[in-house]
Amino acid sequence: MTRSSSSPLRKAGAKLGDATALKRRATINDIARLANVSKKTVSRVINQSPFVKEETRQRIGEIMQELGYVPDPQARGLAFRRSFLIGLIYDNPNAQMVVNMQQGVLDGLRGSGFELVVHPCNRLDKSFMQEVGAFIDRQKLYGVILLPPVSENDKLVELIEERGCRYVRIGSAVLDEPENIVISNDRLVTAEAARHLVDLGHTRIGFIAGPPGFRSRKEREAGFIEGLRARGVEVPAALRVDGAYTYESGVSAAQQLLSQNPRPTAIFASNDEMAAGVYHVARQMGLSIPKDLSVVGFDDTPVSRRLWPPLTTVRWPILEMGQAAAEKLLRASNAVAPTNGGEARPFPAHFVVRDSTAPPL
Amino acid sequence: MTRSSSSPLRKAGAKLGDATALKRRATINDIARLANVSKKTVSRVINQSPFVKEETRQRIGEIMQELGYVPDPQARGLAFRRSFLIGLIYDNPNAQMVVNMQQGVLDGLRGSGFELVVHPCNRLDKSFMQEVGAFIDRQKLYGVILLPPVSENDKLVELIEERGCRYVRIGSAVLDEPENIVISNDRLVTAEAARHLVDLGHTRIGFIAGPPGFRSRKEREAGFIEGLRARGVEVPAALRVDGAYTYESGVSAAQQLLSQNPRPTAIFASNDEMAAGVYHVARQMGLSIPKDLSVVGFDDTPVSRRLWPPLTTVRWPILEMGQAAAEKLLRASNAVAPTNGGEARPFPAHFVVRDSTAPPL
DNA sequence: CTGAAAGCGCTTACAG
DNA sequence: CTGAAAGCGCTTACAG
Repeated sequence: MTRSSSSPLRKAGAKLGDATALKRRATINDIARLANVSKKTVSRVINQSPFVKEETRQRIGEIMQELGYVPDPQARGLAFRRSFLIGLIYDNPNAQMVVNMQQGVLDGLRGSGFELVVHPCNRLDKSFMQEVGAFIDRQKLYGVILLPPVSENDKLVELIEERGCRYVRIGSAVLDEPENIVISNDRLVTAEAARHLVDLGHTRIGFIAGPPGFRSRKEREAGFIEGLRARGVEVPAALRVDGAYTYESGVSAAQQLLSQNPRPTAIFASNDEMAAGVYHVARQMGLSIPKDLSVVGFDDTPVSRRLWPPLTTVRWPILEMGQAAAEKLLRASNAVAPTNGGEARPFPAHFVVRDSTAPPL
Repeated sequence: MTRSSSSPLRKAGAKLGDATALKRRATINDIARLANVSKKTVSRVINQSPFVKEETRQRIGEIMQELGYVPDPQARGLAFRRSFLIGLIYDNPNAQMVVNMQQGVLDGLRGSGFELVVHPCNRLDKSFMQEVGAFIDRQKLYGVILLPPVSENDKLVELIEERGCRYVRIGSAVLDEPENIVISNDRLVTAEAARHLVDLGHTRIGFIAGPPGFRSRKEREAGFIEGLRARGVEVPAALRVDGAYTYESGVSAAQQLLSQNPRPTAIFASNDEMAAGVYHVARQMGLSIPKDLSVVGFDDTPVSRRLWPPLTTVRWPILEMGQAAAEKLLRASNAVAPTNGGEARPFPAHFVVRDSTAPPL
């Protein structure tokens, strides 16, 4: 509790040499005074303006360093009419995926001076759009990162753009300009998973889709069908069931699939949570995985290794995608060196074979 | 993209009746002008000062409503020298617990105008304290919420207080003033779990502790020992193993415990992740749960129901605790009605019996 | 109960 | 390449 009164501080500030003894945080005025320049010039250094003599920049930089000066984001924000906050907007049924993504985004933001404000929302709520808009306005967000399925909502994106807010969408397919999207190759890798099952000898294969409205549902379904077709296998309508990317929905989908006669000998679930539901039902029915039933998931969330036997699944490079999204957002801000900004090369997901798949009996 | 030039806006603003047609966000000046008062009076209304005539307050309130006026948090923050941001500071090995807590905190913050900035950190890093301090200073945080084990670091809390930053600690024991802590009754409920095992007939019981340095480790260990003693059972040192609250640490602890002869017939793991590790080892050794081995976890994270058989565990009221922490933080801010602010009544954790416990063979 | 002045720490628009 | 003035949208300290 070393809160001194302000007058001694003023005095300390007045004696230039003592400025490092300031008890309060240094401001742009302190730096300007010590460097014998106007605050505007200091401002130019802060904002990396090219119109500052190199020597002046040097001198100012050193003084900043010495005082540990960091510009006040709040004051900058007020003057810029834009904050230094990034919003993470999501409505995702899979908690693990949200944390991982969040972690990746934070990695990408580290050291940039931007902070991450988390904003879960309910995309089915009738005031959803308005609520997100109010959030952006109120905080004058610098930018937002949209997780699927919210990232697939074109109307929402329109509303974000109208507000002059930058954004990056994370998704399973190219649904925007390269600088605004980070994608994975769901389709390709799901096809690989499908071929894996056929190559093991499966032909009666169940498919649990993601919920309608998710682009990833579409991509994974298309990839899966493609992969099977490449091996001459079809999935009859009876073996295609909708899920909701939740454990519970995996349970009921599996019940539907496994009650059929003849039973499928393998099931592909469009994410790990639903695959966990399949495990549950298999156990209840006394089916052994992978002897009686092969199971493949998608995401490689931690649960995939907690299950027994460990789940064959697809590893989404979630951390990397989150990080890339953050970097894309910052690219325009000078906060980060502009590397390969404009690309939208998909991040490769990898098929991970573990112990839940084997030849059918 | 309806960005008009500024002069027409000015004109619209000048004609009082047209003010609702403002294309930019309304400011305190707009409200003051329309209400025929000074901005200071509007400010008093915003800050709920009692020194405003009721009629004046009414009139100003209506105008605010009509224009959809929301004070700019950035400008308020600059003037207040304190932002309207809450930091969530954590270094927790359990992702699921972090998300849940985050969700609870956001529930508690909803509608308050405060936003949540997430800040994972590494408590073992040598610049950890300094880094957190810089974060608080830079963002002039209104307050922070500390998750275990970071919440148990008294030196960190001291540093936070020095900065005039409010805080709430979430923990397993009373380690601060009631207004600064939200706790659960780990000790009591762990004792209950212990008695449950003895009552089933177990006497050779393994215990996997949390990592040294976590207060919850201590509480759960003490509770467990107490519970067993209440039934006249002791845990020999050989059956007490340290874990790290991670799946991997659960695996190695279980290997250590289950390789002993005679084997324990039951294992209590101090969290679900480690219990999942126990399941893994049991499977590998061909032990059936609960026939050959009873297992109890702690946390009731989603994985506890994904495991087979579903895990007997302790449900931590994480959402509720997160929400309570947020409300405690806001209480001093007038943003929320002051209910039972000063208490530190522990949030009751509940023992949940599922299918991983049974009498020993 | 209300207001005029100054200030929070920065940037923009303009001038040189 | 540099600076003086005005302003971002709010609050504090003071006065009445």
